[in-house]
Amino acid sequence: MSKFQDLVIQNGREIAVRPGDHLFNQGDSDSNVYFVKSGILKAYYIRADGKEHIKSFLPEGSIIGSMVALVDDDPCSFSLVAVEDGAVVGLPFSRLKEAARQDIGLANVLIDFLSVYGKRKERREYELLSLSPEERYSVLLEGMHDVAERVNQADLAAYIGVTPQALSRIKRRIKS
Amino acid sequence: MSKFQDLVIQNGREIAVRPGDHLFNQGDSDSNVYFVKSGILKAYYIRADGKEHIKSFLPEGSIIGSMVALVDDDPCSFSLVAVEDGAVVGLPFSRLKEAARQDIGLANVLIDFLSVYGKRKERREYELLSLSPEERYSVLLEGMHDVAERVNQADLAAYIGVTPQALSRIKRRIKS
DNA sequence: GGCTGTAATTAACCGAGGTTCATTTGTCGA
DNA sequence: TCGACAAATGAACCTCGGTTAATTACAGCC
Repeated sequence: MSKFQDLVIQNGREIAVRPGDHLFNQGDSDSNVYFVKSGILKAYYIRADGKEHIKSFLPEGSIIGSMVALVDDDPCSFSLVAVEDGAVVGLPFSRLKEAARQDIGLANVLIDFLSVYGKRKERREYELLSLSPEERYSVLLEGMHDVAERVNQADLAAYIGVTPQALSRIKRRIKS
Repeated sequence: MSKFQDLVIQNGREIAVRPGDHLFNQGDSDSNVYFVKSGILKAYYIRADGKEHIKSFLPEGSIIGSMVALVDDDPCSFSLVAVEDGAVVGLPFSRLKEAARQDIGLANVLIDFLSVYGKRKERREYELLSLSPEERYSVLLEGMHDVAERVNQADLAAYIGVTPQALSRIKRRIKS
């Protein structure tokens, strides 16, 4: 458990969520960071044509927030919704950042958080750029096997970047 | 010009580069951050099958480093090479991070750097996940028109995530 | 058990990008 | 100006994912 997570848990506000409950929607102003105590969240974009693409699944233990909203108070670039019953803890990031200007300990906690975030995005970028949908599915199974079993096919497909039909074909190909 | 850039420029070591010169290779241990004074760098992966995929182009004014190397001293996950004559300034990140533990001003400079990095990766993730190759090409033309003109088609294609032939077809489609 | 609605799979067809190879264009130095 | 090499484009064929629609599997409920 990182210091940043401790900090969020101890100072944040706990929220119970049910499947379909949104923490925020694309376009909202919400500069909270959220820690997932239980359940799974998904972060997703809605494109102009209505298609949904999933940025990431956030199982228990994850930390999430819209970076552009956290950093610049811009509207959130994606939506955050629960896919299972669970509990999350929310904490306003702006206050954190303010406090960090004075508090060296807090500042270093923030640095750790941002570093981990950057690493996660770097890996995701690699997967999207260098792996085929089929390979991305395999990576997902290896790295987040539990998530893969708790999330429906449509969402898995939207995470990998294909349609549910294509995912179905991929699974058949892999089996044989 | 951000404080972080100033800091790198003033404390770093300047390096002249020619096209093809590598700052580091995939797998190297190199925890330097680099500021691009002039020229263009490209950051790229080599996949198992030998294919090259380009993470990002770094024109003058950019800051770059392998996040996993900076944060954990892991081997770099990509290679960094110059595509034009130019000059870059390198600075060991680990020393920065050490110093930031004591220096609140430095810590906040780091926070700004990591925030900007996170935002950049978030946008790139969106582009890769939600845009077609053709749309990604359009976005590239709008956002980095100068880069598009200074880089060859093969590299542009590798950035968009298609073959040079496919990029050629895309250009033809767009023109008509 | 039978009904109903949703999730998951399957099928058939289409189109975009990959692959391979050929051709054209462009650049640079002799 | 010419020749040589690399870059860019073009053509032919193939594969895989998208699209649309139908079918199957499954869970909750009467």
